[in-house]
Amino acid sequence: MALFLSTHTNKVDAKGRVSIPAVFRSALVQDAFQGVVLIPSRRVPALEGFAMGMMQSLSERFDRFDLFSASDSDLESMAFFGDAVPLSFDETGRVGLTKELLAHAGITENAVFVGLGTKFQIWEPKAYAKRHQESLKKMQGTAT
Amino acid sequence: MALFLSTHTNKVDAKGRVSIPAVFRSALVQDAFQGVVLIPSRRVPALEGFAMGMMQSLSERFDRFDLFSASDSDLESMAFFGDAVPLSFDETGRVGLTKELLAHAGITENAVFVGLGTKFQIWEPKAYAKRHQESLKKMQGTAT
DNA sequence: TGACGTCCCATGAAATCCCATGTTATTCCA
DNA sequence: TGGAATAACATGGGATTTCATGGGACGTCA
Repeated sequence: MALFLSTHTNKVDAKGRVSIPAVFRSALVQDAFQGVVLIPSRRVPALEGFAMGMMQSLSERFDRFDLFSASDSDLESMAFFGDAVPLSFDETGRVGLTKELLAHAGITENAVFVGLGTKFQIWEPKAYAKRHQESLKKMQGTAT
Repeated sequence: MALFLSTHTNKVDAKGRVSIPAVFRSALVQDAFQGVVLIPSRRVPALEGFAMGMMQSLSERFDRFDLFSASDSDLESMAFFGDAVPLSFDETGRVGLTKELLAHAGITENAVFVGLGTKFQIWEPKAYAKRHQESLKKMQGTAT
């Protein structure tokens, strides 16, 4: 599977539309669904992007615990599947971010796409800059 | 199979009618039956929605169990299939919830549809908010 | 006949599609 | 290797369609 690498900044227009970087797009489209799944991160004010195929394999794992057992699988899948938003690309490769997604990440005019290997994140530029500084500090002294 | 993802809130009118979110609708209509199967959840005050095709595969799963175990599966399946309510869409994609269904979930004016992968749930808004909080708590520290 | 459920039509808001354009990256040829 | 031609990409705005929702008409069952 193709990886999400490097960082891109794109504009968010008045309608909430934003271009998914072309290199990410080609990594996202593995199956029938021409789009991306975005989930508000529970740890940071950012969005996380996955391919639909990733969601399906997760779903299969959940289904192996059957639907009738007294497990908490419902509780777990609610935060994951319930908060996930599937967004299809338009002809030019854009998606329309919902108000909830925009609000969660504090995004207004610009959005930073950060590749993280098998997934990627979307940040508000200032929040990302701050976060990036912190992570550089942590890495000080480490070999590249 | 298409997954049920994300969360939608729709109104329930005086007649008990409610629009099934269009994205769920398209995931529901795989076979001949133009509708959805709703079942009162036995563990929470909510309704669970399945595609008719899913009911069939569940039924097969029950049958296989019966061959090997003299368990309570008859009782379980009776409670499950016996309480299931198949509802067809009208021309605009709505279904009419029965009084029993409304009462079980405590739904009056609004209904929250929550995607859980292969199924979805319908909640009364306040009850959902509470449940959602629990779910987030449970997932604390998990990735994403 | 009265309550209830189903069918049909109307409407406003919101999401999606479609076309146009500037800018950047890439190719191709001399 | 320069430099022009071409393609890919991001972006803007308008037009169109979809979707959710409300209300009325009709039929039916008790």
